[in-house]
Amino acid sequence: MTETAILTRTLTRDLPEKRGERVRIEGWLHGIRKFGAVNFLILRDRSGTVQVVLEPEQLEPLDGLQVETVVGVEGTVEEEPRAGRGIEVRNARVEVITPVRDVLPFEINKKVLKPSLDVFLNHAPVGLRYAKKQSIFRLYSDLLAAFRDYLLTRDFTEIATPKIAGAATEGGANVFSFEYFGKPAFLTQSPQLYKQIMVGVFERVFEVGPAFRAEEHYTVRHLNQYNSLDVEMGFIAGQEEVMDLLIGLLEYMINALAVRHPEDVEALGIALPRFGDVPRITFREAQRMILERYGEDRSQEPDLSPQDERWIGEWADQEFNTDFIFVTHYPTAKRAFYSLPDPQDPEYSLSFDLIFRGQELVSGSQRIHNYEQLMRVIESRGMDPGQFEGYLEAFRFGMPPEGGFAIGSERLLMRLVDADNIRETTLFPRDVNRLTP
RNA sequence: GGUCCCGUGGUGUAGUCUGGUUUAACAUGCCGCCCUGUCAAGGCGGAGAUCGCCGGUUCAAAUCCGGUCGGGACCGCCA
Repeated sequence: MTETAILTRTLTRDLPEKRGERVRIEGWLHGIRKFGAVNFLILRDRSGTVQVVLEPEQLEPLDGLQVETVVGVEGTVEEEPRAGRGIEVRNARVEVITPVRDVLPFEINKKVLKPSLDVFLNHAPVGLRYAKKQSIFRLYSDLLAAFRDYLLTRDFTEIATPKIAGAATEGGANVFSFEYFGKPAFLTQSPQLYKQIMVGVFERVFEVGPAFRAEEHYTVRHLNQYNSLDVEMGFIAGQEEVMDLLIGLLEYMINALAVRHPEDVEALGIALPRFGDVPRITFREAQRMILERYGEDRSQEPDLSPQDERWIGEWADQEFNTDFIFVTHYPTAKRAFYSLPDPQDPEYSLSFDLIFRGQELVSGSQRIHNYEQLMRVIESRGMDPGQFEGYLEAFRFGMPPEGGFAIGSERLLMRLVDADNIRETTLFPRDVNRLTP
């Protein structure tokens, strides 16, 4: 055995370049197969796994220990066609760094993950170590990084706005309230008002941050805390410009996955979405299409139902060969107060939703930027202007025509990996019944 | 908030409709033994579940009924 003085750690992914060399690897005991005279240990680190061949006496440090024990291994990298990756580590010596004596609540080193979603989430701290779960959340990191890249290179400024507020921002009752030094306070349901204020400072801003909704929704696509990808931009010619930016942004984000972690895209069997020329239809046109194609009369409905969205998605898929479709011009009364009514037809607003594979993914609009118009709308909706002082001040002192949108990041990931439930693409989901872990 | 489904060893399921040879089965995991090339290893053996909980019907309940707690799906609402 040739022994070097001190070996620094090598990641398993770099081992093929170290053939014939003595190396030290560190990671988790992913699995072990004992044959008596020859034994195989699978070591996992952040970059992957590798097989280590152990003599019987080298198993002793692992007596009584379970998988997920943290180990250090010193050995020689050898070419070996019989090993999965063509190499393995031999003449190895094992050192236990952190012993594990408890048995895992479920197996995380098999091809398929067996536990139900509920059981998985109860044990997410170890369940997330499962390879495909790692893949999902590595890709999530790529989405966020690409979101930032794209916007920063287009002169947007990243902002971080407060999540504690003294007023229930957008007028809804669906906010979490709590006591803040003896005063009532709320968790913000979106950064909407702050990002608009910041258009008055930087013209173009974006934020990645949590949004809180106190809705008791029991669905596969809602969370009570989700990570919102917010964008807001000033000096726009119209909402079309905002929609163009959104499509360019999403294309960039999704392409980034295949560039940064193609192996994860492959492991998850992700079908990268088709963009094509993303169709744009108005809310009323969508309802007419549903009547003609699916025979359901929705003309009296002020909003789209989940079934409507599935139909619209199917129509876009079959008629336009795309996974995306914009629905624009929603009834003004159904949108938030800051949405700009269409000057040609104020019953409808310059607003849009982007439907991705039959599910609402993004909501946006051109905003009211005129102070007097904003005041009239707030008063006509019975809202108290006193609750919006800071917001209104920004408009009182000059705001350009502006618009923006918010992407539900967990939903984007959910549809990308074709998960049945948004909780599968959220690390530690918060829903009506789940507050831990 | 409304409607509908489901709770069986650590995990995933079968058994429930049609109550009784069920000592509650199978797979995986765990423990022990065997095996020099596994890679979802294999073979043999073992431990592990009073069938979510409470009550009722019955000679007899995992199985039927009621309640309760937990989970899931759809709708409403949204991202």
